[in-house]
Amino acid sequence: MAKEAQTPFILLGLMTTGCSTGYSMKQLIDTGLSHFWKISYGQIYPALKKLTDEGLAEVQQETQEDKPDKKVYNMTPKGKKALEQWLASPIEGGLPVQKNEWLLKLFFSRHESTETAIVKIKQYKEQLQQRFSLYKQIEKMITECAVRSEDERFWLFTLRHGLKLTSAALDWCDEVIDELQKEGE
Amino acid sequence: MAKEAQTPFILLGLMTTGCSTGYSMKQLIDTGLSHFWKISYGQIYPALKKLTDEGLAEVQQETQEDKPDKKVYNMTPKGKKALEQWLASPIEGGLPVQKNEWLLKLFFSRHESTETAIVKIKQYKEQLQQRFSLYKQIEKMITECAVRSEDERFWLFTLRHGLKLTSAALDWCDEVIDELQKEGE
DNA sequence: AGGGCCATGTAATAAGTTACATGATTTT
DNA sequence: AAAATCATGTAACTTATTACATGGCCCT
Repeated sequence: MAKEAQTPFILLGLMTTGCSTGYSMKQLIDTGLSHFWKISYGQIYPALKKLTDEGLAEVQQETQEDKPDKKVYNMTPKGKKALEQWLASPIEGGLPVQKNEWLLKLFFSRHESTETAIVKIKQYKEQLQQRFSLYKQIEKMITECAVRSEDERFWLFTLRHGLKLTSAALDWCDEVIDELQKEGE
Repeated sequence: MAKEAQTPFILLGLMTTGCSTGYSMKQLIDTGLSHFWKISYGQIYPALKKLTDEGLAEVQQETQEDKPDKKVYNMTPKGKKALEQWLASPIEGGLPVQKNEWLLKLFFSRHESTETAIVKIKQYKEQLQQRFSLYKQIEKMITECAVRSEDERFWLFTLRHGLKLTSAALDWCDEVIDELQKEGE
């Protein structure tokens, strides 16, 4: 059985949040959904076209005076049904595996010096710190800016997931750096 | 710039741990590296062939009496060099993004009932618990079974990363279930 | 004049999954 | 006799990344 593609449903879902162009959908995914999703234009634009062809969404060309024209997408009743069906459908395939190049290299670290390993973990930590403050910023944006309150709750829930895991990873970095440095003495 | 493929280096790395056939490499990745990597035979066998063609590994057919024949791969000096270079090379592209279908659906949960959302998070929690105990088992295997001690340290480090993050996700589940249930009263 | 943001799209390539194909041996 | 494990491999397909292409507006 082929796993169902999720891209179209994300786009449908975003249409219900007042996000209506391919460009702004990418922007929202890169911020509000960045802790659990990513996407490229190469996926978005063909998917939007397909949704329209299948009658799950409608397009309207909108002329803007100060900015380039844009295509505004809206969900049709058929699209709404599809979204709800997708939400209700069970999640197959178990938990996702996060491929992590830092851990991969640490796994084989006996082929390098302890110092090099420590440097790498410190770099990893830095990246995690950046991510953490980014998430904090996004949290602020969601609570302060224009997000409809029905959505807000759930957006904050998922974001907290990201914050918690990042925080746990940061703890791990400190522990491991500590243990590796102790050895050197 | 195209991102460097990592599959060949994992396979080279595994050759240094006494793991020498495509079949056993897949097994090891599915256990010892499962918290940060996954792979299919469709990637492994072609990659092993390519490594041999490029002179980074050598093959020997080995006849077994009780089991089917197998191909034993060993790293060449050239392969060793490549592995070390890969280890020393900087990690580009920032942190990985873990696509998470559970969070994705929770993100759009205002289109379903609170009860349904709670059920989904409970399912997620169950999966995480299973994962947690699996990691605990693997930890036992690493400490008790035949892993060379130079490798053992680093394998346990990475595994603890998995345990920590899973544990953090479990905490998150409890918190969110709690908050959603409070609302219902 | 140059950089950055807004905006849409395609084509080539890479990466990864799944199903298929084969076949021996061991355990239940 | 069937199921599980050991063992290797390929072909078709899906998914995703990257680079390319275009072009206007705004700000400095």
